Amino acid sequence: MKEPAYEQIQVNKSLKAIGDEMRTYWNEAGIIQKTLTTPLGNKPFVFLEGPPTANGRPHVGHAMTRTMKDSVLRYHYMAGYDIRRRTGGWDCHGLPVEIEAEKHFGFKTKKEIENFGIAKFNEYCRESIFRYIDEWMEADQKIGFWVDHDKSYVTLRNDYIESEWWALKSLFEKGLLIRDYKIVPYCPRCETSLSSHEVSQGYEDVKDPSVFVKFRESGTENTFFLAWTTTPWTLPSNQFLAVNENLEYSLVEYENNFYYVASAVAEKLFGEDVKVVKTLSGKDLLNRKYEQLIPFLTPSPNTLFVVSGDHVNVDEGTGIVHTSPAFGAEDFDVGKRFGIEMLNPINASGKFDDQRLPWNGKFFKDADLEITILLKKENKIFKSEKVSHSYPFCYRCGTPLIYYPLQAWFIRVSTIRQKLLENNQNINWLPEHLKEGRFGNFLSEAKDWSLSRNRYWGTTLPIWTCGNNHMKAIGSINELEKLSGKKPQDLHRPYIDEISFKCEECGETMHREPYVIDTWFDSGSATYAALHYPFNNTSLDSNFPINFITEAIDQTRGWFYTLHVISSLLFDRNAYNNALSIDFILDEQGRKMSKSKGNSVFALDFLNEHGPDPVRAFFLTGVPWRAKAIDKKLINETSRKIFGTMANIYSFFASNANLDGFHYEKYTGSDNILDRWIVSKTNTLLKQVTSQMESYNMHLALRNISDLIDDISNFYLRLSRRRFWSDDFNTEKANAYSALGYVMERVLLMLAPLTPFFADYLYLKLKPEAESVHLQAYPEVQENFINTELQNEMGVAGSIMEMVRRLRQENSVKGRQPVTEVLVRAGIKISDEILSAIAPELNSKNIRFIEDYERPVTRKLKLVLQKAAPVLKGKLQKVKQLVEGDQGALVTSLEADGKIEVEGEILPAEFLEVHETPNSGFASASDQRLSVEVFLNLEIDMKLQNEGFAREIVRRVQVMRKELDLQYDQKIALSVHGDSTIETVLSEYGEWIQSETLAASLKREKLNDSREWDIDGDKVSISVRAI
RNA sequence: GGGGCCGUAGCUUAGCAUGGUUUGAGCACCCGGCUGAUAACCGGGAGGUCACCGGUUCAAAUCCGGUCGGCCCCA
Repeated sequence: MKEPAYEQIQVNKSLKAIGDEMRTYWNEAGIIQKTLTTPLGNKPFVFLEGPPTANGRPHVGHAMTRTMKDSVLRYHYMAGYDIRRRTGGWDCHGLPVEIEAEKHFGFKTKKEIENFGIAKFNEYCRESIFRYIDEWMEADQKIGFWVDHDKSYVTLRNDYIESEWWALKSLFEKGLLIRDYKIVPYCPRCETSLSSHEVSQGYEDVKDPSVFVKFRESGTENTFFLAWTTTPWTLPSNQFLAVNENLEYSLVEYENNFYYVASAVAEKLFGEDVKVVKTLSGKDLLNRKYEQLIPFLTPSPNTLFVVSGDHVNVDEGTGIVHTSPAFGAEDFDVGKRFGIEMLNPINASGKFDDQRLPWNGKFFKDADLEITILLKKENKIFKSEKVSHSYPFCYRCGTPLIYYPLQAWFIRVSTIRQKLLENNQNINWLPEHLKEGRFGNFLSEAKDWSLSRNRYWGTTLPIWTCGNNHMKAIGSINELEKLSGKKPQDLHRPYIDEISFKCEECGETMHREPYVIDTWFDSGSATYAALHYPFNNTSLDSNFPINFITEAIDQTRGWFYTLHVISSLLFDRNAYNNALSIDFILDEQGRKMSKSKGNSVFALDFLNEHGPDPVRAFFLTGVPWRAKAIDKKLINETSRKIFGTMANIYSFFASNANLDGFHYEKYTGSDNILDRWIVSKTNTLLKQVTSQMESYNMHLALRNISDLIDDISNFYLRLSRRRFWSDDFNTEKANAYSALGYVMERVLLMLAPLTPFFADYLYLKLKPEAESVHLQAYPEVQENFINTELQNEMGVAGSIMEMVRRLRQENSVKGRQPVTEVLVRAGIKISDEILSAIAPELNSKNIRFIEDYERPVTRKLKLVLQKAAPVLKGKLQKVKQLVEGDQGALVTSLEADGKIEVEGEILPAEFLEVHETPNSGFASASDQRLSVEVFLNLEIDMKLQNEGFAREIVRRVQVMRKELDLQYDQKIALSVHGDSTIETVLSEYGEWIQSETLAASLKREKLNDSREWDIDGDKVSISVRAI
C-alpha cells in the first residue's frame, strides 16, 4: 500500500471554517508580512487607502470596497509589481467626531464646550475616534484585506498636519486661500459653516410652506408685486424685490386688486381667463418702490425697491423674487451692489434675536407658521400651500441648514475649473460615464471651497493675523518656532492658539485665526501628507500619482473630489490614474441601508454568517458600480458553483492520484485530445482573465474562472474519468493527472486574488510543499498550448453530445442503450480523436460524418396555397397531388432551375416549400449556431438490446458497491440471477460486466443477500460481496 | 428645473460600444435521464410584447428621438 500523498478533503467543509483555518495559518506562518515586505518584481504600483473614521462600526459596504482593493493588491503582487503605500489610513478629525463627543458629554452648545475646556474636549475626541478600531481590524482580518496596518497614516499626527500647513501656506501665497465675508451654508446647532460637499450629503425631501406674498407698490391702493417664497422666516428681513430685465411681465386684475407677475406664470396663478391689464418688460419695473411687508425691523436706507437679477426665472414662483441679502448668496450680491446695511435678526444659534419681533427667541424655521398667520391676518398673502422639495440639513446632526453671512476662509477652487477638467482627462474612470458625467459635471461647476470651521477638533488653520489685518501663513513647525520662539508640541487647539508673535509689518501681536479646517481637506491631502511631504526630504515621484483607488459612489463628491482638487492645486496634475466607483449594497428587500431604518448589516456579522470567500465572491458578482441587494440564495449558489465544484475536482484527483501514487509536478504536454483541449482552454482563459485583472474588471475575471471550472468538471472530467480508472499506471494516465493538476493549479492561481482563503486552502493541498498561493507569481500564458481550432472543434463536439442526448430522450432511448450509428453533418470536420473522446457519451457503435447528399432525409415539396391557388385556380387540386406525391425528382429540378413545371404550369420557387423528414428509423436535430446536424439511428437489434441490458446490470452493481461503501479498487464476488434474457446477457457480456465492476467471480445464482431489481420489467437478483 | 445610471422570464442576469438567424444563461418549478468525485450534473417543458411609443434601416434588445417607471446626483 502506497502512502497517500494528497490529503483527502472534506468536500462540504464550510467556507467559514476554511477562512478561519487559513487566517490562523497566514498569521502563524507570517505570510502577510512576506507579501508586504518581499515583492516578486519591481514594477511600481501605487495604492492609496481611503481613510475611514473608526468611531463607527464597519458595515457591509466597507467590506465590499475592501474586497475590491484587496483583490487588486493581491493580483498586482502576484503579477510582479512592487506595491507602494500598501497601508491603511485613518481619518480622525471633523464634525462627526465632535458631535459624538458632544453627545457623550451632553453638550448642546459651543459655549458648554468652551466652559468645559477645549483641551479636555479634544482629548476625548482623540480617544473616541479609535473606539471601533478593534472591530475594523477584525473585519479586515476576516475579509482578508492585506495592508500594513502598522504603517497606516493617521490624519491627526503632527507630521500629517504639518504637511497640510505647508500646502495651505503655498495656497495662501498663490492667492488661492483667502478670507471673505460671504453667505455660507451654516449649521446653527454646530455653529459652523459647511462646505458644498458636506451640504450635498444632507439633502432631504421635506414639506415646507409655499407662500405667495403681496408687496404693495408705494403710492397705490391695491397694486401689488407678487413674490413667492418657501422661507417665510426670511420675510421680515426683506430688502428688495428682484425681477429679470429680459422677462415680460403682466399687470393682472384679479378680484379688484392689481398684481405684477411674469407673463409666463399668469395663467397658472390666475386661471385661464386671466385678465391682463397691460404687459411690460422687467426693465420697466426697475426702481419702483414698495412698502415694507412686515413692520418690526427698521428699514435700511436705500432699500425696498425693485432691482434686477439674472438669477430670476419663471421655473418656480412668480418671476419676482423676494430678496433678503442676509440669507441667500444671490440676495447677498444684490445687497453688496447697493452697499446697504443688511437686516439680520438671527444670531449664530439660528434664533431670532431682536426684541422688536413678536417671535423673538424662536428657532428660525419655527417662526414660519407665526409669520404666515400674521400675514394672513393682514391680508398680505395671495395664496399659501405646502410644497414638497429637498432642503439641506446638517449631514451629521440633522439640523436644517441656514444660508448665513459669515467671515470665512475659502480656497478659490472656481478659478482652476479648467485645470480640474484637464487633469480629469488623465483619469480612467470605472464606470466610464463618471468622467464626463457626474464627476466631470461637478468639476465644471466647482465652487469655492469653504474651508474654515468655527470648531475645535481638526487641523488648525495656520494663519495668523494682527489688529491691522496683516496676515501671515505658517508652513512648518520650524517656521512657527522661529517666529514665536516656542516649539509647539501639538498642532491642535487649544495649544496652538496660545502661540503668538510680532507682526513683521507693523509690530503688533499676531494671533491665529481661530478656525480649524474642513476634515475633507485632511483626507484629500493623503497623497502628500501621509508621506510627510515635503519634510521627508524625498521627491513624491515614486509614490505619486496613485495607480488605483476605489470607494463608494458618494465619494465622487467627497474623497475623489478633494484628492483631485488638492492635487490640481498643489501639483498641477491628477492625483490618481484609475478610480473605481462602487454602488451601494442594499438590504434583502432592495432598500438602501440606513441607520434610521435600522437595516444596516455590519461587516463582521455578514462575514461570520457566510464566510469570507462567499462574501467576496458575492461582491465580485455583477458589475460593482450597480447597486446590489444582499441575496443569500445567490451567495450560496455562487459559492457552491465555484468552491463546491473545485473541491470535488480536487477530491477526485486526490483519491485517484493516491491510488496510483502519482504526484503532480508540471505539465509538459499530452497526446490526449481532452488534455490538450482543457489546457488550451485554460490558457485562452488565463489570457482574458489577466487583461481583466489589469483593467480592474475583477467581476468579469471571476465569471470567466467560474465558467472554466464548470468546463473542467462537466466536460473534461466527465469525459476523462475512465482514463483515471485503468488498472495499470501508464503514460496515458500520467498525462491525464498532469493535465488535471496543471489546470487546477492555474485555476487556483487565478482565484487567489479574488477568493484568497479557499484558493490557498486548496493550493496547499495540491502543492503541499508550497508556503502559500499568495507568494506565487501570477501564471504566464503558455501560447504554445493554445489551439483555437481544437477549441472550436470541441465546441461542435459538445453540441453533438447535447443533440444526441436530446434525441435519445425524445425517442425514449436510454443513455445506457448502445445504438448502431450516429450521423453528423457539420460545417467543420472534427478529428477522429475528438470523436473517440466523446464516443462513450454518445454510446454508439458507429459515428460517421456525412456529406450533404448522404443525409437520411426525404424531401418533399408543398404548395404554398396562399400564393399558388390564385394562379392555378381549377388546376390546383391536380397540381397539388402531383407535387406532394413526388418522390424527389421535382425537388432536384427545383434546386437546379429555381422553378418546376407540372401539368404545363410553371411554378416559381415562391410557390413551393421544401419539407424534410428524417427517413424512418432516424431522428434528427440541428444546432444552427454552429451549423451542425445530427441523425440518430433508432433501430436497435437484439444484440444491442442485450448489451444495453448488460450495462443496466453493471449500473445496479455499482449502486450496490457504493451502498456498501467499498474502496474504489475493492474486488468483489458477484452473483446475478434472472430469466432466460439475463442468462443470454450473462453469457455474452459476463466478462465485461466483471471487469467493469471489479468482480473476481460471477455466479449465476440467487443468494440470501441478493437484492431484487426491476430492469424495464425484467426481474434480476444481484449479490455483491467484498472479498 | 438640470444631469447620470438602470428597465431583457417569478428572481439574478449575458448580449448592446461595432445592428444580422429563433434574445443566451443560472436559480426556482414540472417531467425524464445520468452518476465507482459531486449537496453535483445532463436533456426537455413551461415562462420574454427585450418598459412603452415613434424614427433610421433590407434588418433594431442593440442606433436616434420621445414617454413612463426605478435609483442616484446637482440646483
